Parts: sequence; structure tokens; C-alpha cells
Amino acid sequence: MDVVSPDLNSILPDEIMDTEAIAMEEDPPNEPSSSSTLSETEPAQVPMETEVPEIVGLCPATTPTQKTQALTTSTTTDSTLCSNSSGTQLLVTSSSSSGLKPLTTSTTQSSSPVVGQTLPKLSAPITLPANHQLILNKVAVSPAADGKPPGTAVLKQEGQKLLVTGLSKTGQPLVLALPHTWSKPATSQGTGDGKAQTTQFKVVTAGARTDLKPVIGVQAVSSASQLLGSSTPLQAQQLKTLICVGVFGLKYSFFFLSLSGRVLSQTTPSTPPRSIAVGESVSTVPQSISSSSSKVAISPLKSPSKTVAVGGVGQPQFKTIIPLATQPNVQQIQVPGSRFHYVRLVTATTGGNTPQTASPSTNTNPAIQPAKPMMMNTAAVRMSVPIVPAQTVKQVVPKPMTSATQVVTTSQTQQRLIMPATPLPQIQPNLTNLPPGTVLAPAPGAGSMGYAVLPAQYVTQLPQSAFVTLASSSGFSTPTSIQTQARLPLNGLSASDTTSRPRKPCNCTKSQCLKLYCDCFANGEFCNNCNCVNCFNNLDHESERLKAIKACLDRNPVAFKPKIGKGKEGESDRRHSKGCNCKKSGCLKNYCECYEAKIMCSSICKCVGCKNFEESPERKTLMHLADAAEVRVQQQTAAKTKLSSQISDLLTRTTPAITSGGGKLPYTFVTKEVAEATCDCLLEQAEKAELTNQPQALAERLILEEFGRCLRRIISFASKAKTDCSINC
DNA sequence: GAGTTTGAAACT
DNA sequence: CAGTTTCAAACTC
Repeated sequence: MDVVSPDLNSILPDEIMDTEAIAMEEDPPNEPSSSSTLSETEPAQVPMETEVPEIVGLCPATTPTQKTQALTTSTTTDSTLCSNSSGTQLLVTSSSSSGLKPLTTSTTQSSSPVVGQTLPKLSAPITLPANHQLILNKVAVSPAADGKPPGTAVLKQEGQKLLVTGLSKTGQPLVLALPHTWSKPATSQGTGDGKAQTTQFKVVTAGARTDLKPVIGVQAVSSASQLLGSSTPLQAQQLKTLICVGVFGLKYSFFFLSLSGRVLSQTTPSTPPRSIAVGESVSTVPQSISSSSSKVAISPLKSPSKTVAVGGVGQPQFKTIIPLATQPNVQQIQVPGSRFHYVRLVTATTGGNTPQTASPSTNTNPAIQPAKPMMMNTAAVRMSVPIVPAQTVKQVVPKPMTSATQVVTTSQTQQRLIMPATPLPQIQPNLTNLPPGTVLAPAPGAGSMGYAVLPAQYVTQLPQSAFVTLASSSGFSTPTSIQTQARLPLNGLSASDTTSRPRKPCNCTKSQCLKLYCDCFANGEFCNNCNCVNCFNNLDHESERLKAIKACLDRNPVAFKPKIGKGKEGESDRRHSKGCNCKKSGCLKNYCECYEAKIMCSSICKCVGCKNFEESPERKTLMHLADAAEVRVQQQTAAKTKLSSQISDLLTRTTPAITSGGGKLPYTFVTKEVAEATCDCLLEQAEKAELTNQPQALAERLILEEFGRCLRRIISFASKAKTDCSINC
């Protein structure tokens, strides 16, 4: 059987094609008759760093009756993972608790005819990072009647593709899907027996590197039956589980992966692998795949991970479309040249299940609040690796959940989502200028096409009910898993760090929050917990909002881009893109956008009487005072904390005395520690008075007042101790 | 908290 | 593009 076609190998980058690390222990690559042959083709030309699709191998643990998830692109008709009703996805998770662990992968021998192709050898051992997940596609459990042992996996011939996966250093799966064209010559056709259906598949292991490049793995060739049947000792040891990964792209499809069970056993407890035993029967509902990009049907049960397929050259506006989990499905869409990534939410049904039906978003609507935990939060975005616009390696957090939202990586710290909405052709040509955090959301009554522009933060604002409703419509509702996922640390950021980005609520009264006066709107965010009046910056007023965005962009194409950018050569790294125009504030108040951004004014500023420059004595004084104030606050806080701690500690230690002695006067609590803490407070007060150049008399007064406060606290604690004692004793 | 000041955004 | 108005945040009392 041929497994790797020359044209396939030509696509693979060196990192992928180097298979030295998997030199067949049993089957030398050059022995076609005894092992799967690996093609020795030239190093791949795939621009891995810019167009490597990413996949989150998130096939959740599933029951045998659950559907398997298929991920497809709108234009790929044969890329579905689960088009076969008997197909199953076997998930294998390979990981190391210590991070990167060498993974030995060997090419498994296929019982099918071997093609005279060999894979290039790896130049370095493949390592497999923790929590790595690989997925095997289209593996079905063949009945024993086929002459194979029960549980033997049968890989369907059609749709077999190679998927190269890797993990970033953060553990995010990165996957490269290869064109499906290679697979056809690789399948063994029509032998008539069990082997005829036991198509070989390519075993691809993934490695990780310390940089952000997607790491690619080793290739091996094996038949599913051999893999699962453990026909060799090596297979028995290493191929205990299989994984299924979907890759979808306009031109790419799937792959088959296998990993060592030993590695699996080392999975970090915090992120247990989702796997099912090989051979376990999993019924797979055929996935309906539409040629329309907007109608990709994806089983909501499984959350296969997000994938980014390498789009073909000359693709139209949307370069990549990433099918997501759940119904309505969410597809990531990458707009060429755009810093943003979008997600299209595709509902399985039209009309009634559009998010807007359950996602009223007004700043004053309390119903919004419960939604936050379930929605993808900006953390997801921030966890993304900053990338070069539109063409970069994207990292997607594996989301063990069936969420309607999707983490999208952008070059900035905001995520962009797109949901189905009213067609807005007038907006689409300007997608690259959409405000940060744009989300396309369904417009009321709109079909599944079109987009509503929503801020990324709205993802955290959408009412959970909206998604529950959507999920429920197809019988799948996974708020729990979503919430669970939301708590997962993302790129070092805990959910608590990112679920609700602190932002001042706006107070707009006349602008309807649809002009740049509104900070929320200007930041591409929906109003949430604001104090605005007649707010239109929400999903309920999608059309108005879109018009407003368009109007802003018409006036200023970069209206939604950050104002603080990199300065010219020789200037500060950060500067205001337009410069300020202050006249009265001296650029030393927050009226000044430069000062507010904590940067100095630059040559492009048109301010009058500017004092916000490097050598400005006023600025230095201001900075000094600000720093001093900050330090002072910290010291005072520390001193008070210490005082309270000392008093509490003293109370604990003296309570028996109080009890036995019938009560002590407050001064009995003034121990050495309390006295020291009190002195700290007084000194801080003195320093404060000195820093603010207070007259001596006033300084003394302030100190005395502080002393009085200390005494009151001591007395208060003493009284409380007595009260507590009298109650408890 | 109310009123004032300020400068960006919007408008003409 | 310049001048004016509108607006909401920053600031003061």
C-alpha cells in the first residue's frame, strides 16, 4: 500500500517530513515489502509559520452512542471525519507531565501492499508535549466476521488524509493538514477481504519545539487493523490508543494519528486526555456536509477542536474557515490581510435559533450577567500568541467542551468572532477595519448568512441562555462543560484574570454609545454594566451599530485602530498616532490622551504649553509625586495590615487572660509589636506630610490624628475581644 | 454628587 | 481644512 504520495511529501516542511526519529524498528523504510514505505521526497515547501492550520484536538470523551465530530470546510466535500456511519474517532492523547517528552514512534507495518515510497527521516527525535492529542480519523471497529479480531479498526479509504500536528510550547495543538490529493494513491483499493477495507493510514506523531513554530511530526504508515490489532510487540506497546483529528480547509482534509500508550499514561492529571479505548465501538452519525460554507453541519456533541486549514491561493475573501463545535456551528474565518479572525456561527436550522433570540444585550440587562462564565472570554484571546496579521501560526486552546464560541488568535489581544447575522455587504469589504473585538452576530430575523459586528468582549456578555437554547435545539447542551472550560488557565492566565477585563463603564447619554465618544464603542466593545442612557451598543441594535461602525470607518478608516503605536526612529517606542491637541492642561492631566496613555508627547502633537516631555520639571515632579503616593499607599496598607495582624494575634494570645482576669484594659494589648506597627503608621503619616510640604503644625496634627486612629483601633479590638470572650465563655 | 473644564469627535 | 458644536471623561468643589 502506498501511504505517502510524492506530492504529499513535497508539501511537507522539513520538520514534518523528517522521519528519522521514527526509523522503523521493525520495518526499515527501504523495505517496502516489510513495512510501510516512507517516501524520500524533498522537504516540504509549506509555509509552516504562516499558514499552518491549527487544530485543537478536542474530541471530547464520548460514549459509544455519541456522534463523532466532523470538521469540514465549506468547500471540502470529502474532508469529513465522520462521514461513515460506522466510522469512529478514537482519541489518543499523548502527553508528558513534565512538558516535553521524547516520543518514540515507529512506523507500523501494514498488511496491505506497501508502496514504494518512503518518508524522509527526522533529523531529531520527536518530542511530544504534554496533553498532546492526536486523532485518528475514520477508524471503525470491524466486526469479527471480517476475519479480524473484534475491535480491529478499519480505516475507510475515502477521505484519508494526512494531518501533521504539533504543539506549541504552550501545548496548543497545531495541525497541518495536507491536501487530500495524496491520499488517493495511498489507499488500498478493493482487495475484497478485510484488508480491502483496512486502509492504511499515516501515523503522524507530533512534536513540539521551544519556539512557536508549529511542530510537526513523524510519519509512519500502518494499517488500522495492525495498529489496533497489535500485530507486533511494538504496536502492542505503543499503539494502544488512537486519536482522531479533523482538519479542514478549503483544500485539506484529514489524517490519522497514533501515539504511544505509554505517553498517554503520563498525561498530566490536570488535563486528562480524552480517549476511548481502541476497539470500543463508537457509532458515528454521518456528517452532512454542505458545499456551502455557511452550512457545514457539525455534530454539536463533540467539540473537535478548532482547526485552521491552509487556504488555497486565490481564495476569496475568507481565507480560512474553521468549523467549530456545537450547533449552531461556529466557523472561524480569517480574512486575508486582516489582523482579525472571525467566527461564523452556523446554525443547523434557520431562523429561530439565531443567537439574538436569546441574547439580548443591553448594558442594563441583568440577564447578561449569568452569561459571562460560560462564554469564551477575552482570556482566550490573550492566550493567543501574537501573530503577524492574517498569516501566522495560530494557537488555539484545546477546549474540552462544546462551546459555541471559539478562541481566535489575533495579532492583538482581542479576539474576533463572527456570528451569523444580517447580510451586510457594505461592511464586509471593510472587514479588515472592523473595530477590535468584532463579532459577527445574527441579526434578528436574519438568516445564517451575513454578520453582525460585535465586540470580542461581547463573547463574555452573551447570555448563556442564548447558547443553551441553541445547543438545546439540537439536543446538546453543555453549559457545564463550557463553564468548566472557562476556568481553565489559558496561556498562564487564569479565567479570573481574563473573564472580565476591567473597564470603566461609560456614561453616555446622547450618543447612544454609537459614536467614538463612547469608550466602549471606540474600543470595539459592547456596553456592559455601563451607565449609559439609550444605549444602542448592543446586539439588540445590531443594524444601528453596524451603520455607526461604517460611518466611523468612512470618516476615519483607522478609527478603531489603537491610537498608541510605535513612534518614528529615534523617538519613543510608543506614541500617539495622531498626537494630542491640548491647550490648557499642559498635557499633564488625563484630558491629554498622551498623558493618559502614560507616554510623552511627540513631534506630531499640536498641543500648546506642553509639559509632557522628558525633561519637563513639572512632569518629573508629577511623576515623583505619583510614585511617592503609590509607595505611600502601599506602605500604609502594609502598616495597617500589620497592625491589624498584630492586634488580632495579640487578642488570640490574651484571650485567656481576659477570660481569667475578668477583662483587661486596652493598654494591655499594646505590646511591642502593636507599638511598632503603630509607629509605622505614624511615620507614614509624617512622610506623607513631608512629601506634600505641609506646615509643621499641620504635619504634627496629621500625625496625632493618625495616632488617635491607631489607638481607637486598639481599643476597638480590645473591646471586641472582651465581647467575644463574654459571649463564648 | 453637582458643576466645571477639557479636548476628542463630530459636524458645518 | 478650519472653525464650531457636541459629547463624555476628567476634574473641582
